[in-house]
Amino acid sequence: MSASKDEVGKVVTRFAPSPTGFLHIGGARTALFNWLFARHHGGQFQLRIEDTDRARSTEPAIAAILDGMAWLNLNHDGEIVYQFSRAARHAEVANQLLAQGRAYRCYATPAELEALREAQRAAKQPMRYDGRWRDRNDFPNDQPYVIRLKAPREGAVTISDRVQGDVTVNNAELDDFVLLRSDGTPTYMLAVVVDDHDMGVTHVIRGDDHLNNAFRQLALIRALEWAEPIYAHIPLIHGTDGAKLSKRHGALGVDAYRDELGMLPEAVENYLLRLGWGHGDAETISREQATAWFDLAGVGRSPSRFDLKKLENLNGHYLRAADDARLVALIAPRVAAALSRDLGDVDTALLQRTMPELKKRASNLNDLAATSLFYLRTRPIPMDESAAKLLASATPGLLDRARARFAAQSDWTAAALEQTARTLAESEGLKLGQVAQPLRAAVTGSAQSPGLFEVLEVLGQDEVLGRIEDALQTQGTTG
RNA sequence: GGUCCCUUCGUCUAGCGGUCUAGGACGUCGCCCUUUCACGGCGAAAACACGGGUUCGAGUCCCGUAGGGAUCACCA
Repeated sequence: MSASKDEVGKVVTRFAPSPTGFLHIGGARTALFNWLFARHHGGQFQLRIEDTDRARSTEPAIAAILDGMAWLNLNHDGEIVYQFSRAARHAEVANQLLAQGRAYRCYATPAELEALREAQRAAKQPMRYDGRWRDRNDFPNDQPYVIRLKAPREGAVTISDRVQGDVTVNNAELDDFVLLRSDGTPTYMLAVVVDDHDMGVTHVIRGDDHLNNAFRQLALIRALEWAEPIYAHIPLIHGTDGAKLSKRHGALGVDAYRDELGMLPEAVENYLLRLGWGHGDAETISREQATAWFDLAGVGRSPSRFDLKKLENLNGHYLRAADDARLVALIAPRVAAALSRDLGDVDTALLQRTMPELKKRASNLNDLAATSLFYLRTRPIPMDESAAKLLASATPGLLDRARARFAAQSDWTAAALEQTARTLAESEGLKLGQVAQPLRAAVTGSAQSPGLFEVLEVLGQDEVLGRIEDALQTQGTTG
């Protein structure tokens, strides 16, 4: 133990996903915590792809994980370690243990073991391997076998988990788990321990679904007489209903948060950070602050539920803070799709001028894109029901007189336009709203929009006059 | 079923024996701002799972109950 409890030596953390699907939100948080912890201590954050399950591991899944981490800007140090490529080393370690008598060959067949488990289940006994080959020497040379760890049967192991506290399990609860399969490939338990050791991992921060595994891994580490890492098992994220996050409960890949929900990576990061971790009353936390503040002691011990509303709120916050040009680049493809135009035909210069007003009222990129559409549409723009109603109930002739005044307008700025509208309202004996709403309907096709005069300014005189003209036509035909 | 873990407003959380008539945030509701919608501001309702202890004193420590979760493969 170090002199001070805050004293942490060289730190190496790692994120070790198995590439059997997308990078889900829970995995992203695990990666984030590992990244933050490493950066906080000026250490290393490594990435290991656990692809030993050849049947389930896929290239697209690896790509999705890397893509998700890149999006969240979780850069790793050093080369990516592909676990499968280290199979020979894993086997070497297993055989070393075998030679040392700390592991043994087990010739029990899968069917035999299944029968054993079935019997235990029926007898309501704990289901564990019974050690039937632990002390035998009569090996049938031509039969396949697995190598199992000769785990201690007496005593107990306690893990001083940095999140869960001291957790103790009796060795009697653990069995002699398999290290090397009959085909010579390593099990997860072996591979993790060997790789973490070889990679110099000092802190194992992962989901608490691995807490039980930690006891077995520790038994293996001790058999190997290797240094023990510090463990931190963080609680899992649950769905809104409290059940484990599954595909049916919104367990989307981070790509879905980006593409389908229109989230910004910094919002997702901030949300994930606050899910299960807190620092006083701090809510919106920059990466710099998070790096300075992050500690394992701040991680809670109970599972937390995923709340999309809060994520959206945070996203709105970061949207408002985001650079306009960046937002334009993000929504342009969505706008092009909605308008059935080529990306090159989207007026990004115009789009950029709409951002200051629009980003104040959006909580995701989809909304941002959707609300920008009316600016870009070609005349005549569609009217929704409430807009049509506003036009129909407007003071007769008002729009036409407004058009005339705007046509004569020389200073086309929001402030000057507002003055014009106020003057018009006064001469009509109307409140500003009674003038502004019909105008809004005519110009935006909707009863809701950003500040009318900002809209007029952005649209420009010609377009505004044209749109009012179109509305007058509509009024003429329907009324 | 065995083992392990967890339990503060609907949700995320602050709280690390007295400063808690329990704080913040999201959400909800109300008011203000206002040309609409937002943004912003102000305010309200809203929680220590239950029962025993320990203690002068418990949201904070211990035990039990209930509820929730994790895990028990030649998957990872």
